[in-house]
Amino acid sequence: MGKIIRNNKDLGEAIRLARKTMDLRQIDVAQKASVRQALVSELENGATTAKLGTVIRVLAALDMDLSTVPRRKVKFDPTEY
Amino acid sequence: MGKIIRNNKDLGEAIRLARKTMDLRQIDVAQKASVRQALVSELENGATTAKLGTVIRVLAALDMDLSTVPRRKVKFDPTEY
DNA sequence: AATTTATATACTCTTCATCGTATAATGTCA
DNA sequence: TGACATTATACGATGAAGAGTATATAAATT
Repeated sequence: MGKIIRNNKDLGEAIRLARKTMDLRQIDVAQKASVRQALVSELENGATTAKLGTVIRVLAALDMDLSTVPRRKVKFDPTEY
Repeated sequence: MGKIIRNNKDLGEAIRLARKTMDLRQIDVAQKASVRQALVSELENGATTAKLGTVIRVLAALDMDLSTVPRRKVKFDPTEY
């Protein structure tokens, strides 16, 4: 389903992918989220560690939510089968 | 599954619930996440808008991850049936 | 009730995210 | 190639997050 976010790089990838998928420009996302185009660029390139509120607003502009999920250390646990 | 985080209050609830479930004190979580006990308190009470990095570290201390999820505006869509 | 333990609040200081703005770099297309 | 659109980078200013530390409540235990 969603993408696990453990660092700025993960976040940047998620944002860029969603934006491209929706065929939007950085300026479009920026305006929707009330931030600068420059900031969207920085976020996508993992160049800044954003504030939670900012992340939430940018993701919302891309029709995404942030969610907590139980941590999974392994991708596949054979004992489950 | 996880809990949608759209504001500080959502985050605070998620953190406190997870901490109680694991039977930990704020100081325990704080040390694991390398933050002050005071900050954990503030987060749980939604009294501060944290930085993403901080949120990730605190959630990790509680065996949780942050994830992006497609936004669902409605809980139940009758046209799906 | 008194003592210990846990949580909440307070205050100054430092660091850093974001702004506004401008411009450089890169990409796109006629 | 040239014009236009998009993205990346720069820089000073500002505001807010988090630290350290201390203390005030509140909760629990004896």
